[in-house]
Amino acid sequence: MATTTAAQRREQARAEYDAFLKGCPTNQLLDRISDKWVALVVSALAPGPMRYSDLGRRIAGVSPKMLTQTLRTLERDGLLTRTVTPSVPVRVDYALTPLGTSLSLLLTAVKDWAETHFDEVHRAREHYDTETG
Amino acid sequence: MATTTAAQRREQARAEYDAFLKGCPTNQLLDRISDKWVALVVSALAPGPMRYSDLGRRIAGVSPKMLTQTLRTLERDGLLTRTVTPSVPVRVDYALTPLGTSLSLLLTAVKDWAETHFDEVHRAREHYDTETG
DNA sequence: CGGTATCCGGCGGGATACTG
DNA sequence: CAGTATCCCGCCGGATACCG
Repeated sequence: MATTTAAQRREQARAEYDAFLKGCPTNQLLDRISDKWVALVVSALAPGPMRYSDLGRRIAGVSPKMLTQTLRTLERDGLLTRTVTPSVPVRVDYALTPLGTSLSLLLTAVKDWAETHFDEVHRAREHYDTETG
Repeated sequence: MATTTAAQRREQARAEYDAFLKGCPTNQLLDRISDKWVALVVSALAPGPMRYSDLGRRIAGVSPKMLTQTLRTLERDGLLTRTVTPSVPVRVDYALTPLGTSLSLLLTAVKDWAETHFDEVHRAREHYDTETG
C-alpha cells in the first residue's frame, strides 16, 4: 500500500527539524547557555581567571566530571582559555576570552530580565495555581 | 569514624546549591527558555495568535504531549493566554501576553548574539578540533 | 593538583492509543 | 479539533575509583 502514515510523516518532519535545529545558531547557543553548569562557570570567571579546583569549590556541588566537561566545551567554543603551568604540582588556569566576556554580558541581560519580571511571573503562577485548584 | 567524607560534604553542598538554584530567578528563567520547545513556541506566537493545531504544524516534529506541556507551563508563567471558543468543533487560540512579548524580545537578543558570533564560535571549534586531531 | 574511566539509576520526552 | 493517558527507552549526569 501507498500508506505514508501520520506517524511516518511526523518522524520525517522531526528528522528534518532536528537537522535544522542542529545547524541553527540560536538553538546551538541556547543549548550552550541552558546547560546547568555553563552559566555558573561563565559568571564565576567573569571577574577574573580561576584555577580548576577554585572553580570546583566556588561552584558547590559540581562533580569533577561535569566541571571538566563544561570547561572543555566552553574552551572548544572559544569562550575561555585553558593555561597549563607545568610547575609541581601542575597549575591550570581558566580565563574568559573576549568572546566569553561578551557572552557573560548576554547572561547579564538574561539575569536582568529574570529579576525584573520575577514578581510578575510569580504572581501569574499563584493565580494559575489558585484558579486550577 | 568521625570522617565526614569528601563525598558526604559534596552531597551536602549539592543539596544546598540545588535549593539555592531552585529559588534563583535567573536559573528559573534559563530553565524556561532553554527548553527545546519554548523558544520555538514563543517565536511562533510573536507575530500573532495561533491555534493549537497551527502551532503543531508550524513547529514540525513536536508531539501533542510536548506541545501541550509547553503551552501549559507558559500559560502558568503568564507568558501566554489560552482562549477557548466553544464552537463546533471547539477552537483554542494561544497568544503572547505583554510579558511573553517582552520575553520574545529577550530571545531576539539571544538570537542576535548567536548570529553575530556564530562564525567566531565555529572557527574556534574547527581550530580546537584540528589541534586536538 | 587536575583530571580520566566506568558503571548505573532517574526521568525527560517520543511513540502509541484513546476521548470529549 | 484539542487534547489526555500510558508505556518505555535513551541518555544525562552523579557516584565511585583510578592515573600522570
